Amino acid sequence: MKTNAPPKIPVLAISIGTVEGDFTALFSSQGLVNLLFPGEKSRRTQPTLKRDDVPATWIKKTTEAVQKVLAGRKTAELPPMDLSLGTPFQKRVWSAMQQIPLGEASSYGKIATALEMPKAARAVGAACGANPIPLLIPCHRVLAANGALGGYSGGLDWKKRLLALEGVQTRPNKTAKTVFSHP
DNA sequence: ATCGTCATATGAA
DNA sequence: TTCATATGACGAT
Repeated sequence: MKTNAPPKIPVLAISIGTVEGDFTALFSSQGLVNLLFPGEKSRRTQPTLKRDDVPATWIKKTTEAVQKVLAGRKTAELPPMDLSLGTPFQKRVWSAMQQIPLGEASSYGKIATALEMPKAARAVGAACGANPIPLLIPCHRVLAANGALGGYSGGLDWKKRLLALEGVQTRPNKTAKTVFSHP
């Protein structure tokens, strides 16, 4: 066979209201599949699940987690996340990102090194861009090696704002190095 | 300091 | 296989 068909999976779309606008959470029967910024639209999913197919606790945990991140506070408990659409490598990167503490920033190269693939910084960046659950999987805490913002699927404005919320200072100039907020 | 170029891993077409 | 990436290191200017 040449290619696999587009892996459209059945989901339920839930709107999550926040002070920053309405996010959209997509749940499969296995957990949270995708989190979309206000105004973003999903693809690769099929809205065929019913409300009864998704436990209310998942929605509650997701809502609380999103709102805590937007408030710059630690997330208490995350909902189950369905990352089955990711490749093994992507799952490892996403897992590593979840270990970055609030208030700190890592880099694509550091994560690559943590995965024992010191040359795979660029691949890590690509995996970050494929992160289906921003905020809860804190890809915004990953900067370039020189402290530059790098990129962000939801837009650099979001990345900058999220980091500021967590007390991570970034310089407007590209020549700057990463600065941490901690004393 | 800024720019161009190359090396390198992964994934989609 | 070819092309595109949310990189990083190096050398020339």
